[in-house]
Amino acid sequence: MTELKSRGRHRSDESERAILTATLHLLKQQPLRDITIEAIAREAGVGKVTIYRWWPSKAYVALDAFSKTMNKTISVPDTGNGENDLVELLRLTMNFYSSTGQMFSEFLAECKNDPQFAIVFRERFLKPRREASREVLERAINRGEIDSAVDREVVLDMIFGPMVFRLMAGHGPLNRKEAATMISTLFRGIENRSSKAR
Amino acid sequence: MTELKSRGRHRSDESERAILTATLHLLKQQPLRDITIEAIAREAGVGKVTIYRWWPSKAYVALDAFSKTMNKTISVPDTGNGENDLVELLRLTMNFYSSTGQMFSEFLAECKNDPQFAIVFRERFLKPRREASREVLERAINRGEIDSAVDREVVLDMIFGPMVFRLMAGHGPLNRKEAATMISTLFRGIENRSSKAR
Amino acid sequence: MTELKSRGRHRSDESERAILTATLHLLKQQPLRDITIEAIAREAGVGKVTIYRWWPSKAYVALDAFSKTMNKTISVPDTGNGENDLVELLRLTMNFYSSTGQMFSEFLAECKNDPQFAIVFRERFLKPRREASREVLERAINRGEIDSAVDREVVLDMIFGPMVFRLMAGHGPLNRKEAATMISTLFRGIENRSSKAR
Amino acid sequence: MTELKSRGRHRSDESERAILTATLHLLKQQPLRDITIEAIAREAGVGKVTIYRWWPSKAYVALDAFSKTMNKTISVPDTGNGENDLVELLRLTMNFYSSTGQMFSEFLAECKNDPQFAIVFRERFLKPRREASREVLERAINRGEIDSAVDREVVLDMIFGPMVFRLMAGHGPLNRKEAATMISTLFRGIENRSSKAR
DNA sequence: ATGTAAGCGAGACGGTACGTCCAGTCTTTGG
DNA sequence: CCAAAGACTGGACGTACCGTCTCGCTTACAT
Repeated sequence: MTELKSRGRHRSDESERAILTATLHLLKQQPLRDITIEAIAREAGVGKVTIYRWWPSKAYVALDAFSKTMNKTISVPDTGNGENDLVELLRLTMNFYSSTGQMFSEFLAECKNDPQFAIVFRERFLKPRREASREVLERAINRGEIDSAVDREVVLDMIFGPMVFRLMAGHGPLNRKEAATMISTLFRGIENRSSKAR
Repeated sequence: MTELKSRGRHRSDESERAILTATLHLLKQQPLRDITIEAIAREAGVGKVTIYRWWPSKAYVALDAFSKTMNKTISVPDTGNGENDLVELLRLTMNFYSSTGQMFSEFLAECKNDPQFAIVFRERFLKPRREASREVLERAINRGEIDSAVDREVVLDMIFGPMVFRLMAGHGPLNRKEAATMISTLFRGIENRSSKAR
Repeated sequence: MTELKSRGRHRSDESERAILTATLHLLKQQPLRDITIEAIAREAGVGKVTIYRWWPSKAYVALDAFSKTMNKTISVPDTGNGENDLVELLRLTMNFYSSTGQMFSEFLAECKNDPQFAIVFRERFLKPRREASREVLERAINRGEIDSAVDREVVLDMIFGPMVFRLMAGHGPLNRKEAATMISTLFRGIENRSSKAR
Repeated sequence: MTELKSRGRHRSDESERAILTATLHLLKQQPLRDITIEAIAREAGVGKVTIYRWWPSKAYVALDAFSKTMNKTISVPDTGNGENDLVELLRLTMNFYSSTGQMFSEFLAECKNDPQFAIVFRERFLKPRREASREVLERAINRGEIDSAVDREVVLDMIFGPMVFRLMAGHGPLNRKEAATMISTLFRGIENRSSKAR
């Protein structure tokens, strides 16, 4: 019944905290790609082996470090109007990803290099945010504002996909106005209905 | 009128070709991240300096190498129906990016690490494809199939953004059916119009 | 009182031995100038960094490697006759330096390029041999064979200087007969005493 | 009999001068070992090939450059007293070699690496100075100051050898006083004659 | 006078080594 | 038994020169 503690020294919470803090600190100064395990260990005052023991690669460390920040920033708008909610949600997400610099893009890039990381990233990072967004969507559907026949997954990607694209390629702006245009376009569609009336 | 040739030995076309070929060959075996300048030089039978002389980083080499392939694959559908054209365009693009593995994602990631590369990438890689897509869009607008008031840039990103997102995060499928759903959703919009009729 | 052992892994004796052995091996085949740190590392099966960590330049490595050989070859003649002793000492030294090829000359050249190395070289290489020679000299002085008023340092350089000069410029032979002539000339002097007697 | 002039453009005196001047200039700042053909070409505003065409290695260039300086500095003392002459000659030589920094030592070192250079160096550099010294020596012999039976070559090396040794290893001073002691020791010898009288 | 042969500067080329950095592993001391 | 410290092999980095090889251009002899 008593949880048997293993012999010897146990995992040091202090070290873990130091590593994540150091990683966050370094991420503020340079892209993940330019950060090295050695630099993290040095900054954290920790042996390299301690990092290798608990994380498979620096991307996982960065994800852990980033998660600590992120969880505090999740917020789901609920104004009673679906379109408003989605615009607001998109705007908040834009702000968050833009402010955290290239982190999001770098995680996405890492997904392609390390399929195992991709799984963890989707589960730990994308899924919670997607669930929150799905909730907003579902609310609007239930209120009858959105066609209940829509493919939820596709719609979610049509909400965030354009933002992701611009975030990464940097070929277009990301602001409140663009967010509104995107959501509005998504609601109304691009079909020329007036011509059909003819 | 006569182009003044610089003094000294001129750039070796043979070396350039060998470098790009070697790079393409390596890219088929491993992600850009794991390719080294030394490996390219070795494979191409070329001095490292020759690479450094003409390209700022391996990302530029890869982009040049990739461009040679890509230009042969551009194709703009024109079936007479805008929606069909866009579905086909999206499907072709999906195929192309999926088949070239992680290249596209890696270029996007590099954009965040090297803003100078981002400019080149957009100009040389994205722009031509975007122009082709814009053409398809414009044709549909002229035919009266699409509302002429739409924000072209936003629409283009709503066509390709969801694909980009899925391509990178790998959280959803990319196939003909999904392409059709996406374009259909974009045309019709998600708004519940029947409820409004009430 | 107890020597405090530093933390972490200690210097690998095995690597050190491998490096010095490899260096000696290479020195038998080519002049120090043509030897590279990379070649030593390769031959020793050792990382370059391990060499850089413990030696400032390849000259120091070579000196260490050479010292191992040299110490076994020191031998101080003591026949009871000072002139014989010095001839023998000079002959032995000639043989040793000639057989070790250009090593000695290369160390001397390095002294001019790296003053820090010069200090080490004099301390570790020249001093022990000079002390041994000085001993031979002192014995002869005590036996009354050599004028006790002579400048020991100058005499030592007059014993070995001519050999060093020929060794380096190669303009004259270095053998037993020459050694005898040099020492004899040093003992008798070149002054024409018969003429003074007139 | 008539020297046949070759066709085509002739060797450029201007380039040769520029190369030697540049080399001298560089030699004042750093040891020969650290000077590169490229640096000489750059400094002289000359193509590398022009250097390779006329000199086998940078040592030859340096020797040529140095010779231009040296020839102006040869001077043979003739005071009527052999010992004085030799002291003065030794002192002048010390000054000259000390002032030209490590050049002399570097040439000596190069002799060991390049036997062909050794021949040229002895012929062009050492021989003229040795002839001049031999002349001084011969004069003193003819005047009856020096024993005519001495081995001229050995004596010449006993005059300059100690200086060469100290010059290279830097283990002792080189000044007027030391020069006098060396020559005096050479004249008188080190044998304890008073003890022999007993 | 004119062709042609060499020399020239510039500078790109394939290489080799530099000295540094990091990856990932291994070894030692110490809590 | 784990953590830090830190040395280890291995390999790529980006740079500097090597000696060679075109280039376009400039002499200057030989025809």
